[in-house]
Amino acid sequence: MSVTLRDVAERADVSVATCSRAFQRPELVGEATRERILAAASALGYRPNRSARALITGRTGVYGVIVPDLENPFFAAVLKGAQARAHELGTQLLITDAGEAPEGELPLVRTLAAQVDGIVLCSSRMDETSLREAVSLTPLSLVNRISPDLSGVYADPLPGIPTALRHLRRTGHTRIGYVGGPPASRSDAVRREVIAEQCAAAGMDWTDIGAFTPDVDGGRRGAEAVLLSDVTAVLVYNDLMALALLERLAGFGVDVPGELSVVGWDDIPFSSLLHPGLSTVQVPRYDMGVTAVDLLHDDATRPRREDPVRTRIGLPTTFVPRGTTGRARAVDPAGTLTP
Amino acid sequence: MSVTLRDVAERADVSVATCSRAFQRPELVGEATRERILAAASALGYRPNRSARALITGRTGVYGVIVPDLENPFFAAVLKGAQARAHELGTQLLITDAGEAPEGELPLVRTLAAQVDGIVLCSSRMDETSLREAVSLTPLSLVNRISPDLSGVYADPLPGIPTALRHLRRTGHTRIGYVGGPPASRSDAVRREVIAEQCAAAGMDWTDIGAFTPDVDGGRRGAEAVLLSDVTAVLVYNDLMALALLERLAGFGVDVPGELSVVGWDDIPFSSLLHPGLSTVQVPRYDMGVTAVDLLHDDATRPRREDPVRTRIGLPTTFVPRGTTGRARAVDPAGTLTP
DNA sequence: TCGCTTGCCGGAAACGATTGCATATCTTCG
DNA sequence: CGAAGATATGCAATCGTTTCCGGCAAGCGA
Repeated sequence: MSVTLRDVAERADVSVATCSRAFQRPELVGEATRERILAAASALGYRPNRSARALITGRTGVYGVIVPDLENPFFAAVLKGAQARAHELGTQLLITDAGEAPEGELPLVRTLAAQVDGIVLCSSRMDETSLREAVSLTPLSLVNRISPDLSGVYADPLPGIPTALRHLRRTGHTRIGYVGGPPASRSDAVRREVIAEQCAAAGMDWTDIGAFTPDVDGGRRGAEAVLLSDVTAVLVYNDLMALALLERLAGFGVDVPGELSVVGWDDIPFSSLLHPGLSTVQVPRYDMGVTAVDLLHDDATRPRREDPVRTRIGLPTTFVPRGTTGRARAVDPAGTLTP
Repeated sequence: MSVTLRDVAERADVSVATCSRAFQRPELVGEATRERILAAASALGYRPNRSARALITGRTGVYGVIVPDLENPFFAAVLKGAQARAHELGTQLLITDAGEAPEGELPLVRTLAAQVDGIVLCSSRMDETSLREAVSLTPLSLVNRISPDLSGVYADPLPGIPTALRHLRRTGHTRIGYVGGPPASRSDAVRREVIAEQCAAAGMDWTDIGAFTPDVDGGRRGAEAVLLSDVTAVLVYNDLMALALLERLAGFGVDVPGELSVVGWDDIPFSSLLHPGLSTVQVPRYDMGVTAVDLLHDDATRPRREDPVRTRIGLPTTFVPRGTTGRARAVDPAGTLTP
């Protein structure tokens, strides 16, 4: 059926061993022989059987990626980066959608672990215990999730958030709201800290609008909650929520940015497709994918599994001003009401 | 290291052969033996080594999927469906982004074909000759691409487009434009036919606004072209383009749907996130993914490769009216100008 | 009781590649 | 000139599973 190493060996008139070495350790075979083998291989259109190789080396040349939702454009870009890097490394990606249920993640890891060389885990909602079991099964690389002693890459709120706040401050905003994501999210907590710190330093007030699910529904609810506060600008946990929030606000007839300025987080492609475009903090999604695979590969190809070098990399974010931020309204209509 | 069939065999006090059969052909081993084996396997946490199995059976249990652009939400939903079905079938998906270059697709197929049991090819831009080579390499299932003698699934313009046109007719539109996609696209041609036919039957005029690239840029150019025509409503090749077109139109200060009604195609999630929401023809993306994998699996698991049963399945579309369609403007401002 | 079928099970040969070890040839230096 | 060392190659074991084939025992009819 398909052409095997044996076929190549026969044609080049050498043993299969030498043939194999011509590819694996070229420096071990004579110049002339190597060329004869390579010529034979390409003439025959030889492609190594990955299964056979995997069987003996124990390495499949495939990395697994688990994302919570394939339809979330954030992960799409991460996947693109991951897949580009994987391709460069001569490996493939087994992509899996974990679906809504956080408790499905660990079983998924167990299944995948058996057939891949390592796993990139995106925005995992596993608890620490499960995470620890997961990493005992296979090399692991975390995206958007910080855990002690585990390698991973995340988006640094700096300098994106301070820049955004400075932008708001310069355009007259002093009362900022934060429409948060899931309470369990570590990155949400970190952002709150940065916002608090920066606002204090700049003499601005900030109020916590609440914690919402990081999806369209959460964004809509966020919009309703924002209208109950007296802030003139809001930072939103992610673009998806921000977009939903804008839509809901438009439904209420609220003018953006006239009455309220809105800043998202992620800079998904659709943020610029809106009119006005969504001002947002851009996170290097593509690079996060690249870095995650790099980290994983380093870990997976380390000869001794004894000394795991855990690396956490924070990639910088940038503020992208677009149409949903503008000068703060001069008069606060709600300000005349008593609480 | 890991637990193998041998370990299970020893514990259950049978041969590996019987052990293997207990999983593969349960009816061939005695009831008591089988149960002993199963118990031993689960006690030991046995997981079959896919590489070893693949080596002997020649089947990897993995299907490849090639998409032109992972960031296009259309494909994300297709992937979700595909992956759900693949999971049910006990297989995995190797997802690959073909990137911009159409000429990269064939090499990709060649690479993938060696390590998967079949390939789902989405919106392929390969020419027929390449397609023929591809199908000679591995079982193939086409999404959104019609080719003689190849299995695949596509979105039927019916009844979506006629319904949309009826909707427009009832709201006073008689001059319809079509902002088309790539000229090579077969589905584009089919849609043109359906539009022409339906318009003729309903006494409406339709004009071809032109052929554009199926991306954001194409949508923007489409907007510029639309403003040169005197239509009161346009059908756009896909939602991504429609969204970009709307954004550009908003930039020009054109009121939608006041001055122009817009209908998209696909119903990607963001179409409803806009305000007003995008009226569009919804295509069953998820089901297309499911069906594509079904088709592929049927083909890949057919014992004899002699009689390939090629099946083409058209899934029905539906019109979803939202905010970008409305009553046609009473007076046509451009009508007073001579061409 | 004998021969045959049937049901279960074990032995062993694959599958295609990698790699430790042995072997053969050639250099090189004392 | 001989031995040690370097270089190049082949042999054969091995990875974990599937599956063909043969054997043994039980059951059955004649």
